[in-house]
Amino acid sequence: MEEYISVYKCLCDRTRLRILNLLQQGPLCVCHVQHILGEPQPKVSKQLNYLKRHQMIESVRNANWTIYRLPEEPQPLLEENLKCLQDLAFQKSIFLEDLARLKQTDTSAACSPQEDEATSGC
Amino acid sequence: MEEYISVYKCLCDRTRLRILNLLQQGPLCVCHVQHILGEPQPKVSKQLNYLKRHQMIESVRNANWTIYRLPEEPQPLLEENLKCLQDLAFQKSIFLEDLARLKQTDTSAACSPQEDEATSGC
DNA sequence: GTGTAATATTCCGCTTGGGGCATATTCCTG
DNA sequence: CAGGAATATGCCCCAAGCGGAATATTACAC
Repeated sequence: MEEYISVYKCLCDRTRLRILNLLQQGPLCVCHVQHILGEPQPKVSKQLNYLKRHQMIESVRNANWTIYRLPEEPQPLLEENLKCLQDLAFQKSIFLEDLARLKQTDTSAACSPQEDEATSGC
Repeated sequence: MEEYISVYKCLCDRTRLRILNLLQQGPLCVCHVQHILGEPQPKVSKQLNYLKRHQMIESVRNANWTIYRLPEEPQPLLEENLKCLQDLAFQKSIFLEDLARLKQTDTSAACSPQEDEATSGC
């Protein structure tokens, strides 16, 4: 039960919703999220940490960067709601704008833990 | 956006989840909810009011009783999540226990606004 | 009117959480 | 080692929200 409440607590903040929307497209490091959302770094970092603390997302340290991502098998209730948000909310300009900025962002740099990090990033 | 956040805020409390679970079965007055949940009256009343303030449920005054119910067309996101909870959470004993107590409760008394209230209730 | 059941509200103490800001930590480079 | 980039954390203030207890309100019966 508290498990579900935890999911809903993660979903009831604007910044966290925007972050989850982005992470559905793939892993991201903090500075990319920060850049796309246009929010201060501590704010982004704290909300990412909040999501991780509640086990909605995972993180991997890659050199200077911390890459956050949705786990391979997300919380079922979380997954269901991310789907819902795609259906219901993707008309919402804020989500679309974030995704547009995401596309303009070169995420191949540091945000793929398995890749060669020779090409610098952020 | 804030519309969705509102839904999630309503869903991230144990008492409210239990209440919504019950109201899916039909309208209920405060004292029935109170009895089924085994929670103090002010607590139940406040959470019902919270849900109403956020437009997740409606209320009708029927003589001495206030009957709360889900609207005919609930918030789509709310509806989706209530479905999810049926699928995912109805194994959770607390929900099942509540429903069992609901079945043992005579809700025909005051909790049907359109009915004859000659037969007393609660 | 009084009394009573059902419900709503107020007050208080406590915890959670969000944001801004400054600072600390981590990791790499040279 | 020093320096710098990326990230994390701590502190502060403030608002929201939960619970318990007492009290207020509403509506009906008599």
